[in-house]
Amino acid sequence: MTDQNGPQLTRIQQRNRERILEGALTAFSANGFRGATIDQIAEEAGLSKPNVLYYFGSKDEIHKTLLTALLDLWLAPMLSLDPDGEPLDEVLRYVSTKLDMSRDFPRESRLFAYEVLQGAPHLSEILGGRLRDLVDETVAVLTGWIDEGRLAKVDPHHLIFSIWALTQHYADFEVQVRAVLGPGHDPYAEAQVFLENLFRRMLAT
Amino acid sequence: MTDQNGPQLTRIQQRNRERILEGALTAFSANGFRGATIDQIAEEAGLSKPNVLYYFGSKDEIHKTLLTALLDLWLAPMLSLDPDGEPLDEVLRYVSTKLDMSRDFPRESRLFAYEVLQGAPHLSEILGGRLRDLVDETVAVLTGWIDEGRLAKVDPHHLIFSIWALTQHYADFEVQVRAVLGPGHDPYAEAQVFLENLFRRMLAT
DNA sequence: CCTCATCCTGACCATTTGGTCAATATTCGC
DNA sequence: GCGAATATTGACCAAATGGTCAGGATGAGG
Repeated sequence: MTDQNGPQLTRIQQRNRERILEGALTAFSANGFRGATIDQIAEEAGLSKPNVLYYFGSKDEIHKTLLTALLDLWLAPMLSLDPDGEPLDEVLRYVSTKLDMSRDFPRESRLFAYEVLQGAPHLSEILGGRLRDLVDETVAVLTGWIDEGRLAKVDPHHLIFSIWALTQHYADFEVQVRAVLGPGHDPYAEAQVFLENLFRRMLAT
Repeated sequence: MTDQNGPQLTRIQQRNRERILEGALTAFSANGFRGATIDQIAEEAGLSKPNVLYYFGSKDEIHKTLLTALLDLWLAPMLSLDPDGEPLDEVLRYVSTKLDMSRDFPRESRLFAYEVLQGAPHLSEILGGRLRDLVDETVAVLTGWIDEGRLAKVDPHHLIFSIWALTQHYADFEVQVRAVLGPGHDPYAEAQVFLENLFRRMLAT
């Protein structure tokens, strides 16, 4: 997953490509694709602008590489749904894991948020392809559980959407959440309690 | 609400300012602040670039004017919560209205999404000021209902966040929702059913 | 129809920004 | 230590973009 089948990378290539992607993640997630500049990425990475362009031919390529590299990380939690597990526990674990990811990887969350907001110019094939397949699988599992009467009757697609919306909201709109809550709150801890409660009530049979 | 206390606007001013804000809404909501150009706004508005700058001194000013002009529209549904109404009905109506707004005003939703994603550089005072006050009022109403046992015990702040997240998701991430669902779906109609069910189950005592 | 304020535009400017390139420095295999 | 491959950079370019301005067009009031 870490390296493609391409030619071997030297140590320096590996290190610098990593730095660039790390800097790009910071830059893109803070300002969106158009708002981030190669200079900014270069500074974050501790490299000169031409050197950044030496490793990635264009800003677009950096962005695309970053998105595809992070997609697996981002979708992994959904794959961990165990069809043989206890339905409610499985869903709650998914929700909890996804919320942890919002807390621990807010930049990744915002990166995808910007991309989708913009109409997903670099992800459109994936949205209707791999992502959709992945969702379909999950929907099949959920539908099975619902048909067995082990989960309340809810639209499984929208159940998935609701999990995404509710968990990613805390990363993508973090400034709003914190501003509205005011000081003295731990948004993620509170959200864990709230969301477990929410999904427990919604999905109980 | 439509006109400030400033000097009278001529008919032409009124018409052109409106066109510009309309064009800017399209441009900003599609590409974000940095991604939208004055040229683009001018074209949407059917005016020349210098003419746009004649009415609004800068791109920043257009953006700021647009945000503040739309804030009332955006927050209105929350104000319609009737403390004397039936709690569950009131909340469900709020959810439904908010979802309708996602369907009918997706550009507005995305405009705010971009702004908050970016750290709300033009809204920070409002988030921690007027918005927070508004939320506090609503929280007070919800808390009252909960204390009276007319609503399930849930964190009222996070209840509000969940309403925002779940409804705005359908506007902000519409491409994703449609790509995953595939053709032959009406996301908003399905969401209405799903969300009513969700909140009914979550909030029933 | 005249005048004045408002409205509009083409031409222009400075800055930013994505990207190139020749030249130099560094690393690596031997 | 040496030559080839790799890495790095300063200088530079063209396009895009936010914004200015002098002057011309157009509207409103008398």
